[in-house]
Amino acid sequence: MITLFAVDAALRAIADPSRREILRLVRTEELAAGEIAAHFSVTRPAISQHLGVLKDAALIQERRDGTRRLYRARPETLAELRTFLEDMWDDGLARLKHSAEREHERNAQ
Amino acid sequence: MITLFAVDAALRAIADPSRREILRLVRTEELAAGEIAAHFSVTRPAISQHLGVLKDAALIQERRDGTRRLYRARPETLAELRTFLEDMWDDGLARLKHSAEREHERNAQ
DNA sequence: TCGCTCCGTAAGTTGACAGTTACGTAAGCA
DNA sequence: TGCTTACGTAACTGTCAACTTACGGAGCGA
Repeated sequence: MITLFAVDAALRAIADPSRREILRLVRTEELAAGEIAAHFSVTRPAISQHLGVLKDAALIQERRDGTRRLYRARPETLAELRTFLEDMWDDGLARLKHSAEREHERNAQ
Repeated sequence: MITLFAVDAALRAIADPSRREILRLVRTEELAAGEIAAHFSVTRPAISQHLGVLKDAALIQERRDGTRRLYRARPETLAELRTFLEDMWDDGLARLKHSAEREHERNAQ
């Protein structure tokens, strides 16, 4: 179960376009801070701060390798975020309706 | 297809807890601006500004009834937001699977 | 140890944003 | 017409967040 605090942090983190782009970059491969910064026009410290925000929101995790710090995404957290948005939006009836439609789609072959 | 601008506006709108609460309030029932403001401790103009942000992000829609302005949620936009997050997160294989299902849905009519 | 690379942190500036009070406007009614 | 209700908008203030430059520290090879 995700806490409300964590949802708030994750949503605020995702609200920034640069941080969304960072997430996209480290989604499939682990990248060093410098490699990530190279994709952006802003300075390296700025990216470092973005990485800190993403890490605090548990959207990425850090691993050290010599002088480098490698980052990769944590899919669990965004999955929890999606669940939160669904729970915020769907009430019991709508969720039933939603599942029913999905079922219908599958049967419509 | 949702534009990148709209996604950005919607994500920034949802990043605020008060606006998320407003969305929750008008999710199932249409409410007047004053009724919405009554649920909060901040002043009515503050809520009016939040309503403006949500309206610009297409997350709610407004209807006038005499001197009152009634608001209700637009589920389509949050649905598109969820799709965007899924597309941002899913790897190539999952995205392929997703597109295939969409294609299938269109053909299934 | 010296020097280089890779990176985070400190400090300061600027702009955006949430909140306030004060005011304006449209609708309905006596 | 005048009064009231139900709003939005303007103007201002304080706070926060996204940058910048400058600096410091950890790791590694010569």
